[in-house]
Amino acid sequence: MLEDAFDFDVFKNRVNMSKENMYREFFRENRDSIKVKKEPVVIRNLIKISEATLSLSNEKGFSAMTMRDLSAGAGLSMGALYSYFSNKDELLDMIQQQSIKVAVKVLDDELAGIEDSQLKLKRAIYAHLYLSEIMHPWFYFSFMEAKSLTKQVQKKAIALELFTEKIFIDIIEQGKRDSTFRDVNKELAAGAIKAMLQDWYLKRWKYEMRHIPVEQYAGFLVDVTESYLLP
Amino acid sequence: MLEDAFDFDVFKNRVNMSKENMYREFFRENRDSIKVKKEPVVIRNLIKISEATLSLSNEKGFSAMTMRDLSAGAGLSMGALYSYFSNKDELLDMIQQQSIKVAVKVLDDELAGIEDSQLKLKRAIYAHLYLSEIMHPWFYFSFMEAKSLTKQVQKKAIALELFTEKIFIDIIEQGKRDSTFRDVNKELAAGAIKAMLQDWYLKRWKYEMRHIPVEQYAGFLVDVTESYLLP
DNA sequence: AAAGAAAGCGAACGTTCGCTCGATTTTACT
DNA sequence: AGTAAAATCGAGCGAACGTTCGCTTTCTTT
Repeated sequence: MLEDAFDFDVFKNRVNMSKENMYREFFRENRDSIKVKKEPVVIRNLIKISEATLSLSNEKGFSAMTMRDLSAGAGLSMGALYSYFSNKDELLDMIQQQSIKVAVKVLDDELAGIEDSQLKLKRAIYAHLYLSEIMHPWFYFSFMEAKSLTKQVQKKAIALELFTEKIFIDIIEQGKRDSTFRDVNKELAAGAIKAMLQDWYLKRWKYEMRHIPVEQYAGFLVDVTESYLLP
Repeated sequence: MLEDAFDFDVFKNRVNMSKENMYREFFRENRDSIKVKKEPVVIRNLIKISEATLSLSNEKGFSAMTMRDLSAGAGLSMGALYSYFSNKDELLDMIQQQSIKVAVKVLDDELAGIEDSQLKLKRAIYAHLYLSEIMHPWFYFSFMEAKSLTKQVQKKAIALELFTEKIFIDIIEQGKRDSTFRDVNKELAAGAIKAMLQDWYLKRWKYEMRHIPVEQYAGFLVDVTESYLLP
């Protein structure tokens, strides 16, 4: 099992199961506001709608995407679309919320029960990076459209940013206590790690252009952070 | 002079002069497409239009900003606005182009004639960070609206990203040659530095919340990069 | 102070947007 | 095969959009 910890394909299989659950859970929690009743139909169409929305708005921006674009992209009529959400803003929030749940769950699961600070840091970096690789459209969308979210969902997005940063702050603090790491400003260090992690999904075009696989970038980030944190 | 090299206020004065030139140059290069003839009038209104556009679209996105919003924000009528650009897309490109010229000029000037690799790296980090602090609205706008630009201006934006990264790639290479730095992957290292620099203007709210001044963040980045690059 | 030029104004135009709803098709069950 | 429920359709609605243009105000020159 331990040799699987940093294997991308193993990780991918685990996350893809969570992605399927994502749509199922979303439907069950919003049965009353979704006008279509049958679960398989809802899930099939939620996938079509989400994928078309991500594709269209990651290309030209959510507010530049029209409902007619989406109708064509998802292969559903205007009327059918509005059976799954009640207006465009609600659609935006819906997509945003999907990724938050998966991200929190996957990261929590991935880091539970690791005691060694240095190993935990490495695991956290790999988990973040692999997750953003698999859920790239969601992560990119969340970042770019954050300002257009409703106030309450915007708060959730900020909470997620601070939550993932907190993971690194805590690891660094623990490492400081057990003398694995040097005495550094933990907020700044955690923020820098997050910045480098985010670069992977914000500038995918650059890393693709240079043929850098995700495992190499992960290894590089571990090197950089360890060279700063280790005594 | 040398003690001024890392002084924010000294830097700010130099750049603000360039900003003024920015509008003047823009007008002189676009005399034919701008319907208003008198330079002082044009510059006064270009400033009003640019600032209102940056403020409005950094808050809710350029394509969500209406021309009526802009008219109110800039204090000019709809008709007057269209004396300075011929359509909304041209306005977008105009704002984008402004910052590119200033950025390239300032960075070139700032790094000319420095020989020592370690000092040059430090200077480059400070210059980038100070520049993004002063031109924050432009940098944030450029990043968030990049996908909405016309193809030709989009190419210029990508060129700027690669140009600023190239600055760091070259410094790292030079440092490797003269044995100041270790033998690292220079593209990845330069990319990581850029990512941390960009975090400063992409997450201003976070650093403001934590009362981190730009000088402290700059010092921190120099520490991180040197601990990775120095032997 | 008058006159001509420059700049600014904002109602109005045609188009496109988000969204609705009665009609139609598909599905599930007898 | 028949039928009722579920799901989908897409033309049509009013509102809002980007853009224009004839008119008014402001500035410059004499």
